Amino acid sequence: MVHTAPAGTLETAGQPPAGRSARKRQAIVEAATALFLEHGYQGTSMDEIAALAAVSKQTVYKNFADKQQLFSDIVLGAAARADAFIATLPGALADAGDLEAGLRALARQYLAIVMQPRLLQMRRLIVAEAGRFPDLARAYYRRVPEHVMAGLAAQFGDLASRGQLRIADPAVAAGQYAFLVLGLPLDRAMFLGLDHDLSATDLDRHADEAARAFLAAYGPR
Amino acid sequence: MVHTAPAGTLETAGQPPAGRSARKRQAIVEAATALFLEHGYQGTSMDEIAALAAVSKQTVYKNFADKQQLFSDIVLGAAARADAFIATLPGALADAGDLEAGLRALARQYLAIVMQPRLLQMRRLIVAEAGRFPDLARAYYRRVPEHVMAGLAAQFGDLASRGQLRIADPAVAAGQYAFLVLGLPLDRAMFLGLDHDLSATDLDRHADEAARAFLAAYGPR
Amino acid sequence: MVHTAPAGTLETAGQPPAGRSARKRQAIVEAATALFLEHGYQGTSMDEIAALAAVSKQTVYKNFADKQQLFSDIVLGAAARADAFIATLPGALADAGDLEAGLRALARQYLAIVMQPRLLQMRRLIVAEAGRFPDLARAYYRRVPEHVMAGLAAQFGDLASRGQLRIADPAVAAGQYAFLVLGLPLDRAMFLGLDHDLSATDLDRHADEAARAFLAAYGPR
Amino acid sequence: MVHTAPAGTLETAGQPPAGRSARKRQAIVEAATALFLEHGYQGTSMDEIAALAAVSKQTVYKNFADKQQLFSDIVLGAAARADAFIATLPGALADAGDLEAGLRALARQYLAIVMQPRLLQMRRLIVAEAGRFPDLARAYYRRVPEHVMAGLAAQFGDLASRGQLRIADPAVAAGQYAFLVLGLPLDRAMFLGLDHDLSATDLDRHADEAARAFLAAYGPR
DNA sequence: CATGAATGAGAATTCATTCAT
DNA sequence: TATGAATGAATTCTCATTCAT
Repeated sequence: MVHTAPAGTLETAGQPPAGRSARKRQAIVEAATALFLEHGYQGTSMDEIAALAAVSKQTVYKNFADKQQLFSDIVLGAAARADAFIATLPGALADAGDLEAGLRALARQYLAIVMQPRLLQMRRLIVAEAGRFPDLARAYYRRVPEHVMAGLAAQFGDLASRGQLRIADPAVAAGQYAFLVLGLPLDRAMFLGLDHDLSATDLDRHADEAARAFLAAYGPR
Repeated sequence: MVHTAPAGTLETAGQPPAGRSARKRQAIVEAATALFLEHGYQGTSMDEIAALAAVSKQTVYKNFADKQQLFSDIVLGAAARADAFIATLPGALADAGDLEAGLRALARQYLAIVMQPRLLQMRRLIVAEAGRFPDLARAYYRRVPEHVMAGLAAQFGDLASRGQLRIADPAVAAGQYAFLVLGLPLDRAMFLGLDHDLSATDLDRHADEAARAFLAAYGPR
Repeated sequence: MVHTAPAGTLETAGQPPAGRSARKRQAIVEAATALFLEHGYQGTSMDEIAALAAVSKQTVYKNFADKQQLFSDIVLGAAARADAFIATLPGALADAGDLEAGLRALARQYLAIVMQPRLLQMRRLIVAEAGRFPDLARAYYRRVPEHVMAGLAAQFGDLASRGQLRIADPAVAAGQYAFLVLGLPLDRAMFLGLDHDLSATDLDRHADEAARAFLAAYGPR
Repeated sequence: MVHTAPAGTLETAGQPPAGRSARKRQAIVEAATALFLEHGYQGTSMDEIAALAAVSKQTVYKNFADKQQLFSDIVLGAAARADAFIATLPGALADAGDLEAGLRALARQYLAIVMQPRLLQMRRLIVAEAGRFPDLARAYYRRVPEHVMAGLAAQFGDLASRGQLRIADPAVAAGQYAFLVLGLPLDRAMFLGLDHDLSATDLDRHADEAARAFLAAYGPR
């Protein structure tokens, strides 16, 4: 979604025409992202974006049809990047030796990723603007949280079929695992902001408790 | 400032202690609530509020110092009303015959309350504006979701001390129960809006699964 | 200009109809005066006046056709009261034993009167609104400062004709005396406000210097 | 923010360092000055200023953060320009042949400068708004009238040390001279406006009388 | 007669977007 | 192509004055 020059492009020294353009576009996206995350959609003006990106307003409008487009591009870009992060998740389960250690490692990593300030702010921003941009919110939800839970469900299905977990409906179990892990800290962060967040060790402890409860419910025996 | 009815007037007991003035104030609150919930804080203008309340802008400003005050009053009023709802919760556990039935009934009722459109929208509104009104968001969080979880923790502590649940930390268990029940539907609703909500039966099924998993993790044996 | 009940009126105990009315009118005048002096004409709203006077806005409008009328009445009332103060001035010259003591006493008293906070604020208010109320400013100027200078001129004329002062044009001498005495402190007060005013002893010293200079210019020999 | 003319452009030396942008800014200042002087701060709207400057409201706000800033800039600019005028004053005393002629010439010039409509209006404006902008009023007072009097005091101190004037405290004498000259006409103008001003010849006569009285009080013998 | 509400407008300020240079 | 200006409307809030109760 974010335009960067194709891999092999040689930028002619002085004034790369495509390269300069792309760099400006990138600057706009970064400036707008920072401002949207901090002040929300309505709280951010195109003037501020242009100023922070150090480009003229025309340049902004040359690159993005209007404010909504710019916002959409940013959110969808964030979704794409979040996808990448998320793709690394299932590894946690596989890498660990035993099941309990795996569920715990997964829980810790999952929580740590979701609680990153950038991702938290983005989630809050999207929720805040879900009334104005319902399609965008839906798209993000499908691509990010729902996608993760689908991945979890697949893993849990595997483990169930191998007899390691006593799970009837892997999708249900995945949802329960996810919110055992994320529910409370996420909710707190949405209401209380990033400042009142739990420390990394608190988060780890919380993840451990979630993994333990999940295993108690679905583990062997 | 608030006009109470003259001594001899018969007013139906509970409701707003109406007088002409109080009725107008009430109309303003209702109009503003509807608009804030639908279009957010910035998306709602004082003009629209006055128009929907069928009241002059002056009357709005006589009753509420400014837009922020009006918003605060509405949110805190909602918190107070939510508190009342919530006070009815613990009954569900006590009324039911056995533990499993109790946890299930509680889960269903809890979820049904939290998923009421009005409450959902209010939650979304507060989260959306938490950046602009951090104190308000904090106050709401303390008065409503945190308050419920404290109630749950108390109940679970009782049950644990009576040997009915094997719970080490009731606060942790309460959080896990709460988000097993609410987590997924709440998150869906925040992103997808009220239109894509699950049906009442879906919600009940979801609550049952949550209760079952909780019991599997913390129940006797 | 200020309506008070005629001297001999007996107020019937409970609810004097005329008396209550007059008292309210007086309250309005006092409230409005305080507010106009502090915040200026445009900076004062009829709402504030009514609130400070503890009467309804209707009562204000029943007593004064509009805001301009109210303002006029207040300023002209102040002019009348200032006149009274000023009438006491010539005595200072007559009472003193010798000429120098008389000029000095007069200077001190003159300056002390004019530098009263209330009078200063009124002067500033009138000057500030002279653009909006030119007739009012003119009327005040005629009735107060010009009136004093006329009185001084008369006195100086007497003294000149009795050979005590060598004055060709008493009007000119009166103006010079007045501004030797008042000019600097008045100008300071207009710009710097009441807080930066000179102390009473500073003012006395200033008055003495003015009297001395005047005598040096116009005294015998 | 201020656009300076590109390198090769010929701009008539002294004036505003014009570019397209600077010319607009200048137009805004001129329009605002005229309106503030005529109708006061509160009596002038930003709309009127933009209209009279033939500029969009946006342009006004791009150049001046808000109405107060615009007002401050204008007043401080006037103070700076008044300073320049004032610097020419001491010359009057030096250029004249004898002392009496010098004091008279100085008085005439001083009075003529201070009674310029522009300066008079500015003084009235500042006094009128001294309640709202106390710092601005103070700054103006320090930079303009107080500054002149300090210059006079210096001159009088010189003359005293050379035995030409019998002055104990030059600062006191300077204040007295200033208000002998300016006091009455200035006060009249503040109350009566520019229309009722004295003619140039009247002013000269008044200045002459002031110089004469001053010399009578402080001159040799 | 007095209180609250309404009116109708106007002020400062901001914004997204589009011309003109 | 990029910069400042313009547009035109919207928003919050305030005010003087007048009805209606």
